[in-house]
Amino acid sequence: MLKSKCQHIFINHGKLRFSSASLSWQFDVNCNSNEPTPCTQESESSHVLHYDPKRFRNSLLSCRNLFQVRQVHAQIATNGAFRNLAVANKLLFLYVERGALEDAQELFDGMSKRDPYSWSIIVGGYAKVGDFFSCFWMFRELLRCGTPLDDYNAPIVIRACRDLKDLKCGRLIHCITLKCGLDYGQFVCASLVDMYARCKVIEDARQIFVKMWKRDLATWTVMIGALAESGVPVESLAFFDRMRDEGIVPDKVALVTVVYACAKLGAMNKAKAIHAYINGTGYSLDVILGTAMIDMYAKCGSVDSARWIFDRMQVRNVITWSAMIAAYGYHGQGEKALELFPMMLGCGILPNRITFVSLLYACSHAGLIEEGQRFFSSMWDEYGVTPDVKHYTCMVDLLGRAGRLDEALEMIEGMTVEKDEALWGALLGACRIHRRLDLAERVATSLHKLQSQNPGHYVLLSNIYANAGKWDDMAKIRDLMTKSGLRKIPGWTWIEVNEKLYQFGVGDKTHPRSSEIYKMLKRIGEKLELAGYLPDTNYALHDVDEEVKQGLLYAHSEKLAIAFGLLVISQGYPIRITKNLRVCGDCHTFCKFVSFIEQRTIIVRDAKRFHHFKEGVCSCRDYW
DNA sequence: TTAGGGTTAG
Repeated sequence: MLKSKCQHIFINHGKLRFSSASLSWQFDVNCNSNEPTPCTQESESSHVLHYDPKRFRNSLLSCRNLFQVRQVHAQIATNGAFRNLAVANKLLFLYVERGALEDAQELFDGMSKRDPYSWSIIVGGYAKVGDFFSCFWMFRELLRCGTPLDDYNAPIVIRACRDLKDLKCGRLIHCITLKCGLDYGQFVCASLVDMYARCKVIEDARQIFVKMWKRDLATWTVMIGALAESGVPVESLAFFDRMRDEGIVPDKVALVTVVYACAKLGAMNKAKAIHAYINGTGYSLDVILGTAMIDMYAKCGSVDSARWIFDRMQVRNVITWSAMIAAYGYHGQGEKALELFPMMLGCGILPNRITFVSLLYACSHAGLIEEGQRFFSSMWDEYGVTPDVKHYTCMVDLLGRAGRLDEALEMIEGMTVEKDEALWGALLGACRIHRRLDLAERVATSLHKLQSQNPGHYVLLSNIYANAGKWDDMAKIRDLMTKSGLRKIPGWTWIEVNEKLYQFGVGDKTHPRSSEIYKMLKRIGEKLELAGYLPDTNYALHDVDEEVKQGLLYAHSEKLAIAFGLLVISQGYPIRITKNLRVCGDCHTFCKFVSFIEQRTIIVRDAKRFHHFKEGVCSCRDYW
């Protein structure tokens, strides 16, 4: 299908015309030649004929630095060893390996013969140093010279497209590989899976992956990571199992990827199982695997297990420290996050921009306003880290949550870095908490100017109108969403029982034990009512009467998952649930009551943070 | 004489 699409879209009169974020090209599409690239520079007769290629190759192999490579190069030039392609390629490779692209290019231009390997070295050399313009330029030259594409040179440019996240260009290269008959090239396919996955076109990645005749460990790893990143971690972990079923033994990189998938999923039992599996492999906890495991345990709800790993790591880098700070932050333990910062500095590790995002986030979610302000002002003054829009967003969140909305607005208006949707979204969230309809409308105008495509912002605004009883305005927003083709993301809650995940939507009756779940919910509801719980109908945002609103709240996905947890998880064990959106205010109150009345610990992971409910109190101190 | 897959936030 892609072949015909490629011809239809890109190829015209034997020429290929193309432009994307990275490229603007026109060249002949006939690149099926099997002959090496013709001589483009000097004629062979111009060289001195007395030389010993073997001697020069050995000299090159013993070079320890760029200076020595240049010295041998000078000798070769004098003795004419360029006639030997292997020697010239080796020299080219050494220049590229040492990042001396100017020397490499000069040599390449002077080479009397080039084979596909020579081209691979120079094209790949530019890609390695991140000079993608030169990389694609040389790739275009490669095609123009009629060099055949193969399973080695094509993946280089496909990877460049991946790094640039240039899907349009990636599709073009894919088309060219098809025209060159590389449909089943092992490396080409693996790099295409990676490219499509990183460009978030997971279905295209999956299609190529499925059709591959041989899938090695690296290709499986790419696919497992891509599925996790694309929001389907359950499938990602299933792929990990399938890979092992096919007899492929994971290495450390694959383990890091599966740990990442588990972090995305947030399932504690799965995390423990993977940890046990890693222990069984005998791999040591190096800085990358250890950091991934800190993140996994934290995102599965156990910040203590994350700290346990952290304390046992031999080597920690800035990413490790930032991950641990972030973990404390989204578990609402801002003070502990802040304690780590001087410890990190004491170990000689300097913070980066992400460390500051984590610190500011931790301050914001623990109500540590002055501390947050101090970090914000010190990040440039003391550590040379320039605040970007993410840091400003944290500050707006920090001030906004504390009710200092006008200060937050002032900060936005005074900032010089480019404003984005998330920044205004943070202020809109604060308007929702503090019921500032006046400011919300102003924020909405800014979001509208940015042509926000985030349905969450529209929903937030419609909720603000609903809270104020402005049903007509709410309807207008919903109408605008419909016209813009934006849909509210449906809320889902997951609960893991015995390593199996159960998913609930609002009013869900698909679970086989649905009638028991609703009976449990009713029984709990009666107990809660006696204890003084009143459904907060502000969170049932529909223009209906109070009784109906209560009914809508009653069947929120969080409540259904908790009722199921009460049915199947023994007393003494925490009930852990994961919500894809922010937990609703009424469900938050419900959890507090249940934790008190049923004497159960409930741990909720929502889209922003964790809430630990115990004895009727939430770790977020109702500050979220 | 050629490769590729890994950690923190949003």
